[in-house]
Amino acid sequence: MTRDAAPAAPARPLRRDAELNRRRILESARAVFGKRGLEATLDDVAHHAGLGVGTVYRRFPSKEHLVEAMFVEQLQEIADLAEQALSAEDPWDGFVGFVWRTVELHSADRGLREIMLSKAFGHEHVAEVKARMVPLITRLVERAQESGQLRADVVPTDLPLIHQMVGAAVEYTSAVEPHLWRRCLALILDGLRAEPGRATELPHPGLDQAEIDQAMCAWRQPRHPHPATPPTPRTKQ
Amino acid sequence: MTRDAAPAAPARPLRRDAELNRRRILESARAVFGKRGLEATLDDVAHHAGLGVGTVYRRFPSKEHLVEAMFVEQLQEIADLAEQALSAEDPWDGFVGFVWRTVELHSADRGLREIMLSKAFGHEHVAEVKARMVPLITRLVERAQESGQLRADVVPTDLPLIHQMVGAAVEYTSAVEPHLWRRCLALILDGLRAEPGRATELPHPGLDQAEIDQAMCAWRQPRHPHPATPPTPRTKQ
DNA sequence: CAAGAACCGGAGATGGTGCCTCGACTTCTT
DNA sequence: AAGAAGTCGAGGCACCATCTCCGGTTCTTG
Repeated sequence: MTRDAAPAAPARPLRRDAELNRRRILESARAVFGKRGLEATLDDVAHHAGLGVGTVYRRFPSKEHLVEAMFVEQLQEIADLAEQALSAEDPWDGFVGFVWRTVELHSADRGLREIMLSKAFGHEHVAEVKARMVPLITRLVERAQESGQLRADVVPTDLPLIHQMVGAAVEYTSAVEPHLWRRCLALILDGLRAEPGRATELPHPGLDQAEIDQAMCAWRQPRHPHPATPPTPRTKQ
Repeated sequence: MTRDAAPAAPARPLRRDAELNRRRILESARAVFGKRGLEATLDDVAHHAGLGVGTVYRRFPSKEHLVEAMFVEQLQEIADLAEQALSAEDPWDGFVGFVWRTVELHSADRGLREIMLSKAFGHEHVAEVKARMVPLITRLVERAQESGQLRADVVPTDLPLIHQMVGAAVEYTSAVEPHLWRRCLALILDGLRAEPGRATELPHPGLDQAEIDQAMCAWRQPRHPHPATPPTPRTKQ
């Protein structure tokens, strides 16, 4: 799809150093937006890449454009995941596997989660890929229901809701126990079973009081100075 | 600062009009923080009350103090709820009833949710009440487990996590379908049952594609101008 | 090895926000 | 009627993010 509108007229290739920096920017954007979410600043991205802000703006007209450029590819991959899940032997496994893998991606990349669950970022490209996913997910749900394993009153739009809920758990606890989301997701998936064989053992121990306190301290802390994402070490400046 | 330290010496009662305004402020604060969360401005609260900002600051030294004053009472009530739940006949009903009622409160009052789930707002008073709740909730969980109805691998600190997750669903969808959280919570509660009798019918229909799109548009929208909470109509100025 | 096009850096212009103060003015109480 | 108490809201202050500008640097090409 990325046969980008520009009809194969790459105008003029970038100068070698510029091309390198372009890649550094994308790389840093992934790291920074992944950790801090889309609210991170282009200044942050630039600094993380060891570059000046001006350089970033020379390459990407605006933050939106950079975000768009970064995520289209990743969204495609998620759509591919859905397609693969559709051809899983067991419909329930396909469904659960898809949910599990996507949440895993979200847990590792806050920006990706925000792009997926909000229409407030990105442009047409992002919207297109998302549109592609709708029928896939619908089918995934139907298939699991037809096989009698997914409860019948679930609906495809419940999936973003689940992502939203588990994503909230990720944000709440990732500083304390980065894998706790597994516990939350397992719980929800148990609730999705049509005939709950019996509860599967939760895949991660719960928090103790000190840990939950720590999570509560970090949440919604009104702007403290950012810990300053360290610039990628660079042998040569 | 407020002479207060003096034990039972209310210094001097407020002037009649001042006392009235004080109540208006608290009232408006409840409305504004309830709808927009703790990020709302004292200017907003003042405007909603039909008063000047200065008036608010004359009565409450800072936003923090106002928040503290507002919520201590409500937190007490939640702790009371937990106490009552402990004396329910059926331990499972007690547990579920408590969760259900507290989430209901959170869904109606965003500020309350934020106070409950974060240590970043409020002072000692808030912390005290929360401390009171810990053993109650622990007991609530244990009791439901002892009766064999709540799965054994659940832990008291899972409760804030559940609140966090359902709260996220509330924020995501409240503009579209204010009661959708019931669906989400029911799902999770089904996952909490030790021996899932069978899935309870979900108490609220799922969203259709248009509705979820709408929710996605509203979420994380980077600062649009606030719809301006209308001031409470006031017969007499 | 020029020369000049392309690129880089980062201070700062711009436009925005939220918390809270201050002093001229109004209302209540005694 | 006097003065204590209360009110108002513009604006001070401090903060923040996006994006521009231009002197100086680096690459490429003939």
